[in-house]
Amino acid sequence: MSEESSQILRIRREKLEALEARGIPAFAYRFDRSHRTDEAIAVFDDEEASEALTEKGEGAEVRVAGRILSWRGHGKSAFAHIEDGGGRIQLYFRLNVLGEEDFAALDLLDLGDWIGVRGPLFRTRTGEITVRVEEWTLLSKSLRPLPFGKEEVDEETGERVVHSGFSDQQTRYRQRYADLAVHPEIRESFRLRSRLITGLRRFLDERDFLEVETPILQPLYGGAAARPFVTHHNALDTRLYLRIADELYLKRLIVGGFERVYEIAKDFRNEGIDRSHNPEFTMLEFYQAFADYREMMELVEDLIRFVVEEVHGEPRLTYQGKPIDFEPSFRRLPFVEALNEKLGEDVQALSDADLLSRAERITGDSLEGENRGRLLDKVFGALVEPELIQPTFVIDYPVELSPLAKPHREDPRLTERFELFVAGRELANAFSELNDPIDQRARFEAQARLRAMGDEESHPVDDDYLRAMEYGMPPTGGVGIGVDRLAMLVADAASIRDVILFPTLRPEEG
RNA sequence: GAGCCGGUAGCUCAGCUGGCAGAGCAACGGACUUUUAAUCCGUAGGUCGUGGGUUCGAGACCCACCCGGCUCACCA
Repeated sequence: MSEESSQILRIRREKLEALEARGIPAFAYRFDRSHRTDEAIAVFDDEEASEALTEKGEGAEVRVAGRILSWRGHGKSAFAHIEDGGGRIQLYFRLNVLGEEDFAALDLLDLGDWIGVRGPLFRTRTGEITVRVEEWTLLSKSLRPLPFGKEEVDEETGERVVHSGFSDQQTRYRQRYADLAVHPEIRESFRLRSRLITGLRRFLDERDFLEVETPILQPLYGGAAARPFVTHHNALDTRLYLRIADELYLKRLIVGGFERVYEIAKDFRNEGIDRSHNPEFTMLEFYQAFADYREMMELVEDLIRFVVEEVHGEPRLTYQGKPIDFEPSFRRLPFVEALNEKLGEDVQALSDADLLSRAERITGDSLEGENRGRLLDKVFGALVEPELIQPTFVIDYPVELSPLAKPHREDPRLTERFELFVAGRELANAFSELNDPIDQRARFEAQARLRAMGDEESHPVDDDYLRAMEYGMPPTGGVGIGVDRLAMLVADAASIRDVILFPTLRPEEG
């Protein structure tokens, strides 16, 4: 059915015309509100408690405004609920209070309209605090019906039950405005996310980290293994990449003399989309001069504990039915030891061919042509990661996997690196940052060879970054934390799309 | 990329072995001055994802395609 012929849309337009014909503006400029709905309810509760109500049981006169959620007409009276940023409140309209003309014009209102009302508060026979409307003003006419479900409160559990709600996930993501408008709990999820990010900033600010902004448009991308988005600057006539990580610019700032820096910002990776990956996502990275990865591990423990407690009031939460405890210290699990234990032999002693055949057997994939590091990582991902439900630092990764990490001071085959896993998912990645420009160049060149062999995710050589290293970077610990994944934990969201307001979707037709 | 499931009214869904496209909510008209999933009476509303095919007849069966969800793979 075309939009033009939809009777549902046509009827609302006709009501708009009818309002205009009566001289009622459909789109107001402002409303002089005296209370949010929750404030109005608190005012009445106080008055009732201090016996300050009139003999008719009325409290203060309030002016409240909100979107009409429900309407129950009774001939010469009507009940409605409106909702604002503070919650909901019931309105009561009466013919003999409003007069014929004003009462009749209520017929031109719809669910979804924004109205403001003035009148005293009272408590209905059923006990609900309500505004006895003496005057109402249309603030904005809704010309398209919102997909409200019908709600009831379960007598036994006291829980809100929604009937025939808005549940098509694709439409909810596409029309997030409608999803938010009809689902208070979705608004609450995003409030949690905001509190989480505020908490991250507070923790770092209190420890003298400086918040900085580095380029999103970069002539060369790096700092992670991923395919980038490519764009073009017209005036410079040059290719630019959207960053895949903040890392290399933040470490340039450590070279410049800032001892502690952090950035919370979007990164972009031109890869698949699934429950834990969105092409643009929010990353926190922070770097601290004179620290190694061990010190950063302790800082990450404190940080995670702090923000979980900020959001939930305690350092524990339940994620998808699984209780998770963020009280330090988190378990430390060496990468190679974990693999050796699972496989019952020393993976580093295996020949390339043996490693390949074991990896293919374990993962069930054809892995011909993958390098040693990737093979180890695949096996680790298949055997160990899914079991890491409670917060666990996986430490000391093979050097092939970590081109930007310092070699392990006790075993040159490893690097001083950790990843934090929670609920079987990678949440953070960190290392003692490689500050030896000669070693760094050799690592880049090794990556370039992988690239020449067709590995599109290997790290490109960044000569400017090497120049910065040559000037001298102090020993530095660096951490990256996937903010969306942390938000998934605190909001108990199964999909990253549930913590991103406007997730990336295929464009709509037409 | 593979497998499974799905796309029918504004929303949520039903539609059997192929036989006049349905329900609830929302909407519209009417009754109702303390209701709250308000209630009661009545009305209207459809490119059944798209395109082919089979058939006297397709929402249903067959083929292709589009879109989505889930699982797996990919994403160190």
